[in-house]
Amino acid sequence: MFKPVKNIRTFEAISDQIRQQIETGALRPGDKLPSERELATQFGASRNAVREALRILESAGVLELQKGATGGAFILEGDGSNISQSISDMMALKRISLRHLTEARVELMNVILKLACANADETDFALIEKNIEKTRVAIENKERDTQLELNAEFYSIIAQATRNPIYTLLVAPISEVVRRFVKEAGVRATIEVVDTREELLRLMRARDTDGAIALLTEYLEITHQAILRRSPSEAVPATD
Amino acid sequence: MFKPVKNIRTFEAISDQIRQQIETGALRPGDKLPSERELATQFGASRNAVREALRILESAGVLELQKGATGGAFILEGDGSNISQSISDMMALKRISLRHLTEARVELMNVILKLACANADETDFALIEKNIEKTRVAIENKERDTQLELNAEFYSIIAQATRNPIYTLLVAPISEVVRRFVKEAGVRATIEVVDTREELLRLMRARDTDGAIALLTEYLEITHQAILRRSPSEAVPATD
DNA sequence: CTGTCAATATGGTAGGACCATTATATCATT
DNA sequence: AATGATATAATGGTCCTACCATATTGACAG
Repeated sequence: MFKPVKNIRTFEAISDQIRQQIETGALRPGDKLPSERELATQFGASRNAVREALRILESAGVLELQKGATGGAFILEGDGSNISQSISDMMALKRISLRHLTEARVELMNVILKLACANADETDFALIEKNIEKTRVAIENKERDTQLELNAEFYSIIAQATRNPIYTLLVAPISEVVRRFVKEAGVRATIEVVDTREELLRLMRARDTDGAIALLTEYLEITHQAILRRSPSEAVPATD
Repeated sequence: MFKPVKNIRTFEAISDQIRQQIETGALRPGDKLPSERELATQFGASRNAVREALRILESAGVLELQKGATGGAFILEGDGSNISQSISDMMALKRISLRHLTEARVELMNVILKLACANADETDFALIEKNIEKTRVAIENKERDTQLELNAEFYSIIAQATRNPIYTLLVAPISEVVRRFVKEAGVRATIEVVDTREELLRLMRARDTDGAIALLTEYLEITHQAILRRSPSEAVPATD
């Protein structure tokens, strides 16, 4: 048995070292790394290689790059928003169909609602209430982009009420893909959306898990049909 | 109301354009992009900027870079394995704990098992059977890496039986992260794993959804405890 | 037919130069 | 003394050129 010939690229070695420093706790959120030029000399590499390493970590949401005299690379808290981008990428590559999306969305929201009903407190409910109110205004003023933003936020708030950040990570990209479908199909939100969500909030406050699940499942199916009616071609993957 | 001053970086503009081509289907898995030098001229940017854009997409698992005369950037299928790196990053930054991971894993597998029990056919069962048999051999021969590979494959097969690629996408990174925990903690697989999986397969063949869910849930919890026993420090977030 | 070697195209690395931005220090004006 | 303009310096962002390592291809000698 032979070992694979080592052929690690320079920027990988650099990003790995930085990642390791974070794992061991030597680097913590808020810490600032030396400047690119300084790192280049420390690693004995070119500034180019250092930059590519930093670029990877930045796109991974591990750190943030700031310009200017007091700028540099700062370790972030990491809210996981980059994972959404990754999942979104994968969905784009898989050419996910709307049917697949709705199916997974329903199942995922069932789980989330169950946990949210169990763990949510008044703080979460207040956030949802506020979101619904802003959604009402956006719909009345026909501000579609704002409404789509609030839409994603709505599900995000519920996901956060589960007290498990992983669900927030999973919901975001799905909302993003749904948003694309909705936008492309030109589906307009009606004021009934607000009514449904108020009813959902009421059920959650009453800890009526089954009722909440039934309501949301029905609503998601209606959304699915609405998109399908407007652009049936988009909903079917070209190949499968 | 003023518009935000545009300050998009060059490499971001490039990676966004490439991402868009993938979303619209203009670029599909297997396609090859022009060379870095060629892209640089097409985008009217430096090769440096192009490289940073490609680096981002590579670390996101969207494409692969190959050296040599017939090398270049090839669009990948996207199996979601890169997402595990993101999750690992977030765990290193203490945003996600092993408890969160196991919890989500259990819920996710419950959904998947439900759908798999409903949709799986004999082809899927045969694949599972084959996987279990190879796992038995790997455990008997103490081939740990092989066994961990088969472990991830096991859950992947079940996910594919749902007939919804989204679940396959979500399972892969979670399996990968669990694999790292298992490896680091030095947890050894016993032959009982095989027994459990054979029992699970039997329940799935009998379409006993509830039974399958109960069995797997218990098994995943046992795995969680095993990891926790071996490396408790890794599993407990410092702050929460 | 076969193996060897040169040519070539590609990604990877290096180093230097300059620009745009940001914060700080300095100085002139009131 | 307070204020505002101005120079200064440090940093990330971009560009350019050159060269290296690798992998494929094709020509050529055996």
